[in-house]
Amino acid sequence: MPELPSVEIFKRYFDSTSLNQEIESVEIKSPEILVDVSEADLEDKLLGQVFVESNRYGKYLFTHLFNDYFLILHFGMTGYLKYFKNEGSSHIRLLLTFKNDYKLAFDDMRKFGKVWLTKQPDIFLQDKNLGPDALEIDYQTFKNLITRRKGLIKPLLMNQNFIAGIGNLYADEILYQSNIHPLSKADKLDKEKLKEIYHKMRMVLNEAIEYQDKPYSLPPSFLLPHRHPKGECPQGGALEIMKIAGRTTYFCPEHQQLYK
DNA sequence: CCACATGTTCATTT
DNA sequence: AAAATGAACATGTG
Repeated sequence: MPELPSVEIFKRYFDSTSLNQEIESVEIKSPEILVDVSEADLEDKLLGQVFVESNRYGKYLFTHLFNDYFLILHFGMTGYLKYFKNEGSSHIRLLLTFKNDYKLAFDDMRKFGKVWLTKQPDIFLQDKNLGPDALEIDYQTFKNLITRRKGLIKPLLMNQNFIAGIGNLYADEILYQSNIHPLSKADKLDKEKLKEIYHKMRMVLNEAIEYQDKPYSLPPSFLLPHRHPKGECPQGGALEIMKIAGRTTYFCPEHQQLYK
């Protein structure tokens, strides 16, 4: 699930469950997910601490501890957070127990998720070289960035160094809503189209958050509920499936125009 | 057994 | 330098 809308949901979940509570124990169940921090160090910096706030940037969740460290989470393909007292979840990679006996689990079946610990989140962002967050970027910046690119529009939307937050599913949805064929070239889109993508990008991401990031339960006018091999375009006609940049892509050849 | 899956990174080629 | 491609990572499902 973890594109921008999921991570925004995780952030709200984290804020409503895990702030301002002392961390009583730290269990690292899968050390492979730690990047540039040892198990001992992570435990040492988290124990006895409290989280004071969190921030989302693209697909990353920055949790801020009282001691000025940041625990940074990336959810890979299958990661999520779960707060519970008794019943856990099945693929817990990191488990924190708070003083009230509730636990916060970072669960991630496929282990593509990652965890960092740093005092300098700005340097982390610099190293990652992420583009502006997809919901924060203003139109002028969006236009300036996109008009300097020559590649295909879909891989560009998914390129985190260009804009941070959009993944494979929502890229398909944004292009569908904008009536743009995913093989279109970024530099062939006119000003009108750029404006449309920008606004549809915001609409799709906000709507996805609104719907709790359950892409398949979006209203029927969206592509995602129909994004399966038998699915049909909401406006009629068959959907086409192809690989673009190594990722499965659904689109409607009839309603999405190719700019090349 | 095979193909595929909401992501990122690296190597290779164009 | 940018862009395209394919593979790798780990693990589950159909």
